[in-house]
Amino acid sequence: MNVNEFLGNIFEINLIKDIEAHGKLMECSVGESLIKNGQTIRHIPIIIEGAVKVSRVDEEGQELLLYYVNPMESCAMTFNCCMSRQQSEISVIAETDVKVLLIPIAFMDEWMIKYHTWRSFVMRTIKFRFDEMLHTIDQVAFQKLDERLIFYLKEKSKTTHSTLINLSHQQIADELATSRVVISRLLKKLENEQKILLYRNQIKLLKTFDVLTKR
DNA sequence: ACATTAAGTGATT
DNA sequence: AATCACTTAATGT
Repeated sequence: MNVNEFLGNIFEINLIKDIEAHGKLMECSVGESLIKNGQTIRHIPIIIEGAVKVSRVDEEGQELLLYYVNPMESCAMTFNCCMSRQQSEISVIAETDVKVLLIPIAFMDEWMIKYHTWRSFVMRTIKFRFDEMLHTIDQVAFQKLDERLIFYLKEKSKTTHSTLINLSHQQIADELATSRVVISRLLKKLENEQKILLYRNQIKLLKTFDVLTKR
């Protein structure tokens, strides 16, 4: 895939030239860590292909999934970090094989003023995440774990382009920061409602699953 | 055949 | 919704 024509849809021509001159294209395979917790951020990542998982991790290694970053998006948290030149508060892991465009943060200030397409790109990704985070905060606050799980499975199938999800109950529990038993129970309930099929390390989403949603 | 790991379940808080 | 304790099922060696 041609990176330039990809960027051409959202950025102005001079900005693309600047990106060509200073950006670096990097490829990562599944499971690789792009940003570790506490690491100082030197680049803004823009996803070209694949998807990346952003999560919070506490001292005990307990993780909470924040969001996924899909192609043509960037990571709102890194904008935060680099504006204040802080360390990363999050960890980023390749969810699939990914192609990422890395922009050194030194250009942030300059480009924000110089290119309105850059400015609106940054604003758009921050707004998008902010709205999404509000949504998950709502879910957490009102303890709707079942809804969170359904939402999670949908996101999963969207990013993997498959209705067959290769995850153990334990892995899901870890991402949603709950216990395996709870996930097993909720999944069982969904299976009884004919929304999904359960296998070992696999979950099949049925057509009836699409219907469930309040988003 | 046996050990290991994933998933299911009742009871309790 | 979480935890415990235990069972059952699937998978690897």
